[in-house]
Amino acid sequence: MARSREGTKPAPRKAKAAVPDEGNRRSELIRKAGRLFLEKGYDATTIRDIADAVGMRSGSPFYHFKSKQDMLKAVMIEGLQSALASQEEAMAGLREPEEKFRALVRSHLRIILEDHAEFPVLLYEWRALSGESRAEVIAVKDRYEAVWQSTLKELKKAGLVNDDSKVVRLLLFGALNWTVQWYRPGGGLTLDQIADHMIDFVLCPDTPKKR
Amino acid sequence: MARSREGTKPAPRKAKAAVPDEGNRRSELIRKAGRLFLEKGYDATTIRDIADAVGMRSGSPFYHFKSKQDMLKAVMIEGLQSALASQEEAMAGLREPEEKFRALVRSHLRIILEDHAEFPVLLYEWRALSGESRAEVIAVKDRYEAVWQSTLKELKKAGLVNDDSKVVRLLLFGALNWTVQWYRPGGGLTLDQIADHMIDFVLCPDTPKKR
DNA sequence: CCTACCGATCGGTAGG
DNA sequence: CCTACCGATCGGTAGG
Repeated sequence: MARSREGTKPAPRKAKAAVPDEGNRRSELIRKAGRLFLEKGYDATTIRDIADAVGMRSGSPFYHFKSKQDMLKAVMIEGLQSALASQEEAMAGLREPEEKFRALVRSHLRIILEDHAEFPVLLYEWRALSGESRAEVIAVKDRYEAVWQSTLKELKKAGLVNDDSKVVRLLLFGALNWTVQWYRPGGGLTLDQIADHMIDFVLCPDTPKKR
Repeated sequence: MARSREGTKPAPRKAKAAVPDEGNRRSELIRKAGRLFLEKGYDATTIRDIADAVGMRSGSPFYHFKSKQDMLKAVMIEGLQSALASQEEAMAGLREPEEKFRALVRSHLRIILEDHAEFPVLLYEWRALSGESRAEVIAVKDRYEAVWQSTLKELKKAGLVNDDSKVVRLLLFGALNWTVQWYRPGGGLTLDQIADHMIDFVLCPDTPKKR
C-alpha cells in the first residue's frame, strides 16, 4: 500500500497478492507455535502440529527456524519484547509511584491474559529451554523485572508498601503469573477487576507497619 | 511382621530379605516418577527414565501401572493425599483463625518445597493429565481447597482480612505455588521466613477497610 | 517451501 | 519382573 510506486511502465500489478513475505510467515509460525506450546506443552507439540496450524508441510518450518528449540527461544523472546513495549507504553508520563504500579499490574495482566501466548510460554515452559539459550532470554527478562523492582522501591519510599524485598516481588509475580492457570475470558471477572484485587492485595497505605 | 505365623515346622527363615514387597516398589516408582515429571516434564520423561531410576528394565513399570498416564494420575493422587494428611495434622487442635491460617501456609509450603515432588507435579503438569483422569483428581483437590476456603472465611469474620472471595484465594495460591519456581533449599531464605512474608502479604489486621 | 525419506526413540506387549 | 520386540511417531535433512 504505502510502498506502491507510480512508474511509467505497467508494472506487474497482478503479482500474486496471496504470497506473504518471509517476515510474516515467521511471525505466524511464532504465534501459532506459542499457542500450541502453551496449550499442549513444548514436548507434546510436534513440528507437524505447528506446520499444520499455518498450512505448511512438516519439513517447512525448518526453512524458518533451524530447530524446534530455536522456535521456542524465538517465542520467548518475542513474548518478552512485546511485554517490554507494553510496559514502556503503560508507564509513559507517569510520576506517582502508585500510578506506576497500577500501570505495571494492568499491563502485565494484559500481556499474559490477552491475545498472546508468548509470554506465558516463557513462564511455563522455561524447563524446556536448553541451557545455551537461557542466558540470552534471561538478559531480556532482567530488563523487564528491573522496572518492577524500581517501582516497588518507590512504593516503599512513599510508604505504600511495607517491604520491597526480593521475596515480595516474587510473591507478587506468583499471584500475577498464576492467573494464567485460572483466568478465562468472559468468566465473570474482567481483567481490570483482577488488577484491582491484585493492587489491594499488595498496597497497605494505612498501615505503615503491619501487625 | 504382624502376620508372621509361629507354626511347628522350621519355616523358610532365610527367604531373600532383599526382595521388597510390591507396595514398596509401587511407591518407589511413584516417588521417582514424580521427581522426573517435575524436573523434565511428563512428556519429556520416558518410561525408560523412570525404570532406570528404580533399577528396572524398560518394560517392567507396566507390571505396576497399566500406562504412563496411570502413573501420572497415581503421582498426583499421592501428592494430594499426603497434602491432606499434613493439612489435617497441622490444623489439629487449633481454634484461632489466624493460627489456623498460619498453619495452612506453613503446611502448604512444606508440602510443595520439601522432599516430595508429587504435589508440584499436580500443579504444573495438570495439562498432561487426560480428561478421563481429571474428575477423580479434582474430587480430592476440592477437599484440600475447601479447608482453605473456610479458614479464609473465618479470617474475614475476624476482620483479619478484607476479602475472602474466590479471587483472593486464587491470588494467594498463586503466590504460594509460584515458590516452586524460585525457592532453592539453602538459598538464603528459610521456609518459615517465606511463610511469614506470605502471611504479612495477606493479613492486614489494622486496616479493616483499605484505600 | 514441498517431496520423500531416515535414524532414533517411544509407549506398550507377549511370553515367560 | 525380564527379554525381545513392534508399530508409530518424531525431529530433522537432502535435493529440488
